[in-house]
Amino acid sequence: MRQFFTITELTREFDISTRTLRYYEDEGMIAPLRRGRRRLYSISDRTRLKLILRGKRLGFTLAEIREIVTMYDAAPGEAGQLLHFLNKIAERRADLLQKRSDIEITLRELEEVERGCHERLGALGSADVD
Amino acid sequence: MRQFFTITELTREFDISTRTLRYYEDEGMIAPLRRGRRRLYSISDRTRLKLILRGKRLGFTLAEIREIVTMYDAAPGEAGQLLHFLNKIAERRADLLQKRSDIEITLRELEEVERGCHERLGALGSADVD
DNA sequence: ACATACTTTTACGTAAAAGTCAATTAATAT
DNA sequence: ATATTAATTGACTTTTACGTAAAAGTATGT
Repeated sequence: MRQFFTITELTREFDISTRTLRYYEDEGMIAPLRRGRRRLYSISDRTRLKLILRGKRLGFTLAEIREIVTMYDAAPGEAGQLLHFLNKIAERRADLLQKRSDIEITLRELEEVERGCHERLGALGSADVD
Repeated sequence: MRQFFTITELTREFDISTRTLRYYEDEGMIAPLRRGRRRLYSISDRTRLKLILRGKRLGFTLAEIREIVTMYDAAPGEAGQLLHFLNKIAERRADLLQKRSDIEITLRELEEVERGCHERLGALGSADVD
């Protein structure tokens, strides 16, 4: 894998706009290097971006995502901070578990609806099947 | 369980504002009865609301939620529509499966971060444990 | 040197999902 | 009867997460 990526390479790979990438930078989510004025995204920038997009898919706000992403690269050194950190983690986990349970329920409900559809289709189809 | 709920009862139960409930009504997501000008929410209104809030927690937009919620109470009668319907369901399911996988990954990552925190805490704590 | 294709910054616009405020109206308590 | 409380409508505002357009810089091929 390459060392660096241009902005358009990333926009293509992840199907987002340059505006989005620059916005994330403005918001302090990613800080690519520059060659002259051009942005150069490192592999770890790319990884951060993946994290951000995953967060988005899960419906987290950028502020929430910032918190999560920040956790990954900076575990603080002081005990009090570490405890605070662990609390944040617990919060996020609770959030994720809630989401997961919501998903399970919804999947089951969709299955039911789907079964209903198939039954109806069957009833209709029995009139003229090949 | 009671037959009807007032708007404030629902705002309290679900920790949302009256503005939100009225907004959902404007958007055609819920249609409570009226006694005079006052809204009376039925049990099924309340159920719809739960569905909406679940959708929100999962990061779906109101438009997407409307699609989902609509599926629950109206399976169409015509074959073509039923197939179209099944497609919608498949889309939603794909979305949910993606989300679920994102969640699993994130949960595991959080666990790692947490382990790291505990290790550090342990290292600090060994200086002066009770 | 020149066209072409990217890229950058700056600035303003916008859609979704509410929040907030004001003016009324209706219901209830005293 | 009146004060208080709750609910309604309507208008305006705010926040988030970008979109879009303008104007100018930079790299590349020919």
